[in-house]
Amino acid sequence: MNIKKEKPLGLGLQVAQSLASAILEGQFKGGAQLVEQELQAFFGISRSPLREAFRELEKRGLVVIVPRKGTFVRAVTRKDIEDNFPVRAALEGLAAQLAHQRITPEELEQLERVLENMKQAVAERNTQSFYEAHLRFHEIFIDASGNELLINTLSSLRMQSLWHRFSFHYYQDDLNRSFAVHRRILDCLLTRSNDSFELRRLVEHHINTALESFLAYLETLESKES
Amino acid sequence: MNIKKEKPLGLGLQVAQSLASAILEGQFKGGAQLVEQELQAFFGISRSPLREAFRELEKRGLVVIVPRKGTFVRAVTRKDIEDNFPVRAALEGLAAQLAHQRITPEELEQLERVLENMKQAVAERNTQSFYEAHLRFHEIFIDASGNELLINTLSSLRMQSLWHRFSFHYYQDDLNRSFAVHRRILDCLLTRSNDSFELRRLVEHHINTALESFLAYLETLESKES
DNA sequence: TACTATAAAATTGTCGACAATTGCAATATC
DNA sequence: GATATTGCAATTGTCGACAATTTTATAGTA
Repeated sequence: MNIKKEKPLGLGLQVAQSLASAILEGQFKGGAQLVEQELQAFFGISRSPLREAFRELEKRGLVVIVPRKGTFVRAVTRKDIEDNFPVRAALEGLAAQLAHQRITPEELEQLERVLENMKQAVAERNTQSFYEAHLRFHEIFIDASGNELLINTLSSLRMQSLWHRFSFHYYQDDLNRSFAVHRRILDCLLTRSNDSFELRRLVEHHINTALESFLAYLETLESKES
Repeated sequence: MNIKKEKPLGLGLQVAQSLASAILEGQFKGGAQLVEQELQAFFGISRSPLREAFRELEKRGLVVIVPRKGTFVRAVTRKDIEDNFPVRAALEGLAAQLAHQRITPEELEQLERVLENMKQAVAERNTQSFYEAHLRFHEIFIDASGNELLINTLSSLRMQSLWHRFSFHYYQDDLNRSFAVHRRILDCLLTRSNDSFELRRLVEHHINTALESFLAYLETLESKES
């Protein structure tokens, strides 16, 4: 059998995927209700798979289902952000530490390449591509940790970032600093003789610092809006 | 209105609750399929709420839903356990550190009381009540962290422990040591002048140590079975 | 016997209809 | 005029039937 095996994947999950993209792109206002009838008509499907899609979205933290009330796109509060970063910091720190012992030469090479992309993005002042490379960098060493639970949990936490669409803005001021930090992280990973706890602290501190930058960025936004 | 307000809570969630208990109590073999027709008949409900219950259970990590195949109770592998503890350790460590700054006198008092229960359980050699108090102890300082995401994530990770029904066995040998550790944790929380990182390391190390005890306990089980 | 093709049974996926609940507006009451 | 009540519309919850898929059993062939 050389015929490619198509995976049916169920209507529910397809719709969930579609809705997830829409939400991430900000096509729904925070707190807006997802009315079944409307979406049912829009996607041309029945209620069963649609409700299944809602459950899927809730699992990913993109919506909140209130019994007998409805499904609402999650409105991200400032506290959500303040709560998110420290948890991610702790987990990515752990991931880095675990990766320090298990990472393969191939993965190290991937990191080198991605870091090269980041360098180039800095030179071009291309925040968008820097942001994407930055995401990829973290993804690689998280996967290298080999801890499935950790990988899944972090995937959820990073996905849950409805505010991703903002994220790449606040890097503008310190692309250079961010690049330097990731250079250090990779250096730490390269020398296996190093103290893995130092690497962990480095990653953790990096993310917690990002929170401060991000909050500062939010401040400027809020002051402009008023 | 003095009439107590009953919350309807939907059939799906009720069934989910019921099934969750059944699974945690080990009434299903690991990897067993949850057939819709059977459960439908057993609970006397339709498929819609039952499928909703399945989604809920998947969210809690108790079952795995495979499209076009069915819903299966999650079979816990050794790697699942080895992956779980480090993640919990990192997060509970963080929780303790955060709690160190925010914990209230009332919560500290609660911890004292629970610790007293643990002490009594040690004296009575009552592993069951020791185990319950132990769970409560962790729950209290996790809640005291004030980080909603952290609280929810940890709740899921601790719930996910299908192996809870085993857990209280492996404490038998070192009830005293476990009690002493928790005494130290509480002491750390009591003195706000302390270094919160030490507290964090303490909690983290406590849980990672528990993994080793637990794995050793599993070894004895496996050797007995053969 | 071993293997393949076919048919039947079991199981999940999807659908549309009806029931229950909630939100809201019009109405009544003081 | 403010508040409570009633009724209607919108929305979610539940149901049983049918369709699609997977699994199992059967029969056929080398």
